Amino acid sequence: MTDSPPDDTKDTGWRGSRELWLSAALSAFLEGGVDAVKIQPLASRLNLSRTSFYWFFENRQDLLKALLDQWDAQNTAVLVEATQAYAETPTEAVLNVTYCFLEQKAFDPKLEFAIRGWALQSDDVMARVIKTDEIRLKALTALLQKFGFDDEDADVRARTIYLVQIGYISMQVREDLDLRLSRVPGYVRTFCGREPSSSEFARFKARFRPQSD
Amino acid sequence: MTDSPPDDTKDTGWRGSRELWLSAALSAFLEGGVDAVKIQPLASRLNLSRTSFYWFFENRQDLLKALLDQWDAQNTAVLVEATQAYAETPTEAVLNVTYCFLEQKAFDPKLEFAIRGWALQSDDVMARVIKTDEIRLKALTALLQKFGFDDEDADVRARTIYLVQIGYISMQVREDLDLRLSRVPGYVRTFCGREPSSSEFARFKARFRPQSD
DNA sequence: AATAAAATATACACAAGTGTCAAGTTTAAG
DNA sequence: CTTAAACTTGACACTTGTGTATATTTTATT
Repeated sequence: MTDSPPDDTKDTGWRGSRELWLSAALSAFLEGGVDAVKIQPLASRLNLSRTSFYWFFENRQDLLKALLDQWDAQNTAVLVEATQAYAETPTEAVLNVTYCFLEQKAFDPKLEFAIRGWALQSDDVMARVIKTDEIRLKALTALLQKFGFDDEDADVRARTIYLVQIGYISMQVREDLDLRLSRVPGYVRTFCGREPSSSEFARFKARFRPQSD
Repeated sequence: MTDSPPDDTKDTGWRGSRELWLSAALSAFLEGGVDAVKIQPLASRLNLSRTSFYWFFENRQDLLKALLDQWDAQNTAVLVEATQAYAETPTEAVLNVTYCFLEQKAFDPKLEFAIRGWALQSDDVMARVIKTDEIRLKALTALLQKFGFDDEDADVRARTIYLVQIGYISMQVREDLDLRLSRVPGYVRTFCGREPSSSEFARFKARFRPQSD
């Protein structure tokens, strides 16, 4: 009578791991912010003893640090790479950046937002967020300068591109991909003064459809 | 000198009030989000008994509702009014809106951000935020249409204006006014395709320097 | 001064969270 | 089969928060 049929895992072996706790923490973080990352509820969700957590992490603070590190490693790298991708025209370059914003897996909006909410409460986190924003803005500014925008213009336009994205994140807009794609040429025109060519836009759209058509 | 605020020196009289608790709650909310709005800490900060709170509010939920109502009443009205202010050109109109964003007292960025963090945790709040964003975007779109932008163009540009502002809020940028003002012509050009005239910009800047006294 | 309303405080009951410790299991290696 | 390391657990001690019930104090009114 003791062992009930296992819901999702086999009975043998360890059920927990650092990664498991971390991923549970991440999903709680995305859903409800830092204050939703609590060991007791995570344990319930994982069907593990609360205290088992302490084998993998020193304490709650240690877990939160791991979350922050993961964000820092992932999201910024994706954006910086996008600014350095091959492009022949400013519009193509902006489309490269736009792709990385729209492609969910790369630059995770929910994570970005949750991190910024956290920064509100923690000076340490805020310091890292500020530093990260600077790095990203610098990458965007450099991109625009490369395509001939003068320094001041490149600065304002880089900010516009980045802030619109951060704004989308904060508004938590849930538009479907098609609607959002339809607005892209308009945004590109606003961002860099002219629309992408039809072939550039076609190539851009094709990136969202892995195989065919 | 005017009469100084009671602080805690004046022992006579009632020390608490609905407004006092609400304003303390607001400042806690701005600093640390919803989860920082806790009755016990507020009481400590106010040097009042925790339970005294319950004379003015039914419970914590009641206090939070009051916060949300206050936001709803204030911030949106300011923006909508700004879109209806007198303007002869699109650039002047955009400057009117920009003014309401930059003038701290009107459209409070920290409050906006904290509300959005709260929405993450609460479906009710999220529903109201979404509704509010729609109202604001509609007001901006109408403004641009009035000045001859076609529907689709007005939509994208309205979003850009609004999202840049929301982005600024989320990034928690703390630039001084002069730096931010210096970027305004660049933003206006990006937003509506041409720069404000020098007299428009001069009038805009003058609004930040109240006539001498 | 007596009194009722307005505001504050004390005491209690309870819930949810953190973290430590000692004692168990489970697994792989010798 | 033993054993040691890798995990898991329950019991304990503690903290911080909510909300109710019951005084107690303060103020304005009669």
